Amino acid sequence: MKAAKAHIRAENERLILEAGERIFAQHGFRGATMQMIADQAGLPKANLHYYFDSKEKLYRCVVEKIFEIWLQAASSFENLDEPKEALKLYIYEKMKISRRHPYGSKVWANEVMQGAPIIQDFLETQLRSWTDGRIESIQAWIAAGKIRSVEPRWVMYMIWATTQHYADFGHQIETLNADAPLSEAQWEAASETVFEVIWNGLAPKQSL
Amino acid sequence: MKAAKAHIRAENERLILEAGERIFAQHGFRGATMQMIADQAGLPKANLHYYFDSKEKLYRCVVEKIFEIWLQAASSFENLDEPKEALKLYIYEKMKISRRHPYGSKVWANEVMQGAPIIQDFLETQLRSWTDGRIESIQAWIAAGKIRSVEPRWVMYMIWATTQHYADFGHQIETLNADAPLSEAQWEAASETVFEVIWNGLAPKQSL
DNA sequence: AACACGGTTGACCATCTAGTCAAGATTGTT
DNA sequence: AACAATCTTGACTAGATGGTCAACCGTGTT
Repeated sequence: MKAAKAHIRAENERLILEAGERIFAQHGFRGATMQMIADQAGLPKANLHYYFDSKEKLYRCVVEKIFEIWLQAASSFENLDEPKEALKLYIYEKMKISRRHPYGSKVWANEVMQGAPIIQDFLETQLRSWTDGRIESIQAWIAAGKIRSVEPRWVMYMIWATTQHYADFGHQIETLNADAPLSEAQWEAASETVFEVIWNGLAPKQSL
Repeated sequence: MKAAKAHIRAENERLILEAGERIFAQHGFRGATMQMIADQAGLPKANLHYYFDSKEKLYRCVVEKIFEIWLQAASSFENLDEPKEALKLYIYEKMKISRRHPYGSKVWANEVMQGAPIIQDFLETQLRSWTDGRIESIQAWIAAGKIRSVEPRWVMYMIWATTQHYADFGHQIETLNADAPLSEAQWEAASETVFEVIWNGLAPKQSL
């Protein structure tokens, strides 16, 4: 019995989280109303409160879900020793996330811009340790002479910024693209340019 | 008489706009309340409605003010033929704006992330024409063999993204910096790294 | 001193919204 | 069929909030 109805719960929670992601991204935490999310999910408002105690709890679930996806891209980064390949995979992966989960990226950006009132603990634990790990990789590349000597932090931020920009500022990019979403080819070209510029920017100078 | 009290008007409008910038950045449009802005400005709420008809009008003024500052950085870009110098000035200028006007940048980011409900016309007219002008400059550099052949748009977006990231995600950056704001030296180093990576990424390959 | 005009302000209102609740509908199990 | 657990939902409440307004203040002009 318990198991028998679990799929209803799972399905409705999925619907609500998806709707929440969209609405929170488009209106911010306060701007989003439970009624909007309910309409988007196709459920009565009271039903939302059956599955999620409060608006804040729902919001937190949305943000945490995004955080997971976001950190997943790390794995593509982790298993490669050659910086060129590692960076290429990571950048392409993050561009793909910007394309597939634009709403999630916006919710994250919103949360951080407001000082991370809800997920500050995540920043201080998970994000911090993940970042420290990445920084060590980059330092190893520098020590091995595989890339120029640069402060790893600024490089991480460049990658995050450039890739997430395509989600967070997607509307601006569309407006400057004659109000059309980027085509498959444009996404590919943008990804390639981001990677190429960063890679050429980091690669050791050719000895002359 | 009219002139005699004009300074009161000017001063109060300044106070309110400054407070609005801060509060809108920290809470988003809906999250910000007129009461918060009033408290921040040190004025009673009713006074805000005396100077600005509505919350939306005030918000629009805040966003427009930011847009002006933002476009100003263009001038540093405009008067130089050599891409290295032009890009260096532009990037440093944008980093300085991120440092000096972090709230403004966040309000802009917020507005664009929500689909630019208030300033869509700005995007379609001023931003579009400004961008087209910049793209032509970059194409001229490419034609002259001064930088690699890249799609100018993606380069513009990289610059915007990397520089504005330091304002919009300042809180995340501070958290990853042991909860300390970036020091003077760190700002300088970050600016230099952003410029160096982008410039080396764009510079023509050394012929071997 | 009287006046007028811009500026100030507390009290008020209509509306919106998160959250509650109790009654009712579904559904799997026995 | 009877049951119990889960899910559904319209109606309601308390509090917050944008905006209004009418009375009031300050100051320069006559």
